[in-house]
Amino acid sequence: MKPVVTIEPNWQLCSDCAVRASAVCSSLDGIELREFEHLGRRVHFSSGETVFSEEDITTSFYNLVEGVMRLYKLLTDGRRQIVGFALPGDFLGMNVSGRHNFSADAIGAVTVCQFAKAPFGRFIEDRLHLLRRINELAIRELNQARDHMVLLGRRSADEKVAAFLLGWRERLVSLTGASDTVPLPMSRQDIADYLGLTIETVSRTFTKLERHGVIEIIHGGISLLDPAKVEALAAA
Amino acid sequence: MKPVVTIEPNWQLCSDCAVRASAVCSSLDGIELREFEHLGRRVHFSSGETVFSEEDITTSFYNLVEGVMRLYKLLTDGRRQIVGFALPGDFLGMNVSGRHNFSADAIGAVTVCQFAKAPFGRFIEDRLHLLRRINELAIRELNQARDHMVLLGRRSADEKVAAFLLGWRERLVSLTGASDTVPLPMSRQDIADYLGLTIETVSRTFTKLERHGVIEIIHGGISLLDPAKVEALAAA
DNA sequence: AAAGCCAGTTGACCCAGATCAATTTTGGAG
DNA sequence: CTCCAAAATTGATCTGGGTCAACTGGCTTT
Repeated sequence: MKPVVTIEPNWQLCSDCAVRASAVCSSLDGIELREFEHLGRRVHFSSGETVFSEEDITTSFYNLVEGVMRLYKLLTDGRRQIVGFALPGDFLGMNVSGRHNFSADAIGAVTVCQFAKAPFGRFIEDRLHLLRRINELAIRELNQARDHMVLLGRRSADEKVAAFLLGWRERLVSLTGASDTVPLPMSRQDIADYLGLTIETVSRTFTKLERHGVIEIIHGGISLLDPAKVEALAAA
Repeated sequence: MKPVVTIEPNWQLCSDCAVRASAVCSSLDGIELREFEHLGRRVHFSSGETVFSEEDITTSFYNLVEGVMRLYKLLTDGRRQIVGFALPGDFLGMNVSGRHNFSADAIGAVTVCQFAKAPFGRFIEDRLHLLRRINELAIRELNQARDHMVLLGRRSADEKVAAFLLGWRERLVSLTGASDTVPLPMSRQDIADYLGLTIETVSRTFTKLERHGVIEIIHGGISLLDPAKVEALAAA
């Protein structure tokens, strides 16, 4: 997959940014935002392109502005675990070792706001509120990661799939509003690698749920016909 | 398990603290440390006691000073996932919701340095270096959490056990020095709940490794007879 | 030292989900 | 539209690890 990276003229303004309110930048005031604008540059990636890879030296941080990304780790023999899906507003790339600790690629077209590591580090340096915001995002992610450990270690295939649908729907609420129609831009393989299952099991589980009238498999997603039933299956 | 909490007279000094160099407090200078001393109070817990529970309103943060703790989440039907083991120097209790997102109890006798949430929050308020340190710890933990997701979702029982032994040994290096003798203060059930296995599978796997001359099961732990073999089994 | 009690081990059997193997459906490209 | 390739579904079979059950070996208690 060749990286066809388009760099736009940097006329994009933070104040017009779609993720202004939810992203790291929500902690910045008007004056700071001006300065911040010059730090980031908008970069586009097309479907399937890799934004950064595990073990790469970290040269940039990324703020996802548009689209969906899969974050994953690979074992040497090719087994893959997707550790999360990123949505607009998510901040990616923070680490303590100087190297990325997972890979990230675009699911469909993606726009990110890219920050070179050093200037971003300098900008953050004495801005307590921005650091606090980043810390808050890290803690929130840590919490999600722990929830996902429970899913991976202690839930059945049915529970995993049901929990995934609900969790994904929930994450979309703040972006597209609440709805029983859940778009699934990622492939079945992606879902399988996120849930610690095989593609066949994911497919069979969807089909089973549909046969039971709990969901309907639609183009590019699923529709929750009986959300209460799905919640019961997820067995929180 | 009734909480027999002993509160010592607060003559304990941070400067004498065993975890002074590795814990959050490593970011504090001499003057700050004096003030910090008055914020925390040493509390002891005996084996099996719960320090805090998931969903409890967070009133305190904890710095583990001595002993080992298990951090876990429960499903309503009693299934348990241990999301981590805490060792001296680990900082526990940070969250964004105001409630703990996992439970923590003592494995063997434990000493913690307990900080009331509000004063600690005030102390942190304008101390960039302390916040940075906390952020660093959170990011490090997030990284660990992601590694553990790979283990839970994509590794076989043998790989899980081998990776656990190596990972645990590695964590002990900074505390007790490098050694092929790995103490395991936690029960087989704890190990199983950490690895997403049953107690029987953990036991069988240990026995198998011993039969193959890779490890030796000793009282209170295991000994790595062939560390290279264990590493090969872990299949990084 | 006997009794009781857990934690751990071991064995026999089973099943959820993996694997292997075809189809079928979908989405582009020409 | 037709053709092709990738994604998804479905079926048949297998197996790693779970479940159930018995046993063992330390500790504690008396």
